[in-house]
Amino acid sequence: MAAQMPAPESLHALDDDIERACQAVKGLSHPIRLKVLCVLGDREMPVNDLATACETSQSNISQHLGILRQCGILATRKEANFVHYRINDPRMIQLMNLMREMFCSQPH
Amino acid sequence: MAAQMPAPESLHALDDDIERACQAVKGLSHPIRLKVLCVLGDREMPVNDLATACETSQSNISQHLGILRQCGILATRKEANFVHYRINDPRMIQLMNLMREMFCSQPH
DNA sequence: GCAGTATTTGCGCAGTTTCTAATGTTAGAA
DNA sequence: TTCTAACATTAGAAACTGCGCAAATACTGC
Repeated sequence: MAAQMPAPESLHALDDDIERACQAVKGLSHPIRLKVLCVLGDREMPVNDLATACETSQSNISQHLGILRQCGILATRKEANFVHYRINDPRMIQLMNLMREMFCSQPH
Repeated sequence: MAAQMPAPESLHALDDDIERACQAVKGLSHPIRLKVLCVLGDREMPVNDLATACETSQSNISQHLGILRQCGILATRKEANFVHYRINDPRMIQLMNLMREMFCSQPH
């Protein structure tokens, strides 16, 4: 009986996991950042293209990209003086596809 | 060619979708609410059990449950004077499983 | 009516997020 | 070297809003 109880450490580990997940979710909780991930999909894009797609300023998109990078959601690749952004984890792409199914009224 | 361009309305629809998705994501962005969904999984539970599991007061959990219900994430079933909460959309359970894979260090 | 359960509301506080504007940095072209 | 384009960073002020507590209100079964 008691042997089946999870050890206290694993419970705390769970809370840590939740905290980390919460940080990632907060990273997603802005329309522009959500749109960035939608627009990106499995492609990669330079900053200016993302700014245009999201209809915002370069400084603004750069800040949002910074947040997504800090969360570990986005990765970058430099090429000349362009920085290309892409979604880091394939599971995050899966997650976005799932959200697309859940919230997009029309197929995209 | 021009016929393949999406109609302007559909672009606005996309932004509306993103806005709705953003609301849902904001609904998830609190450790307690995330934990509620983790604890629930595909089961259902009365309010008091959730309060205990999340180590918070009954009034507090009720407010968080209210938020999750408003987002359309949770549904309720009344039985006597208990209210049982469950995750509404099976795809949300999928999404939680995906997040578990992404953020949980140990299997649960 | 009473006891147990759940929801709602008001409040106050803090804390955060967000955007703009200005400046800094880096790389390539001329 | 100098200029320009691409991107990052900083600062600062406004706005937002989310959070938890406590009290009042509803609902249910006995």
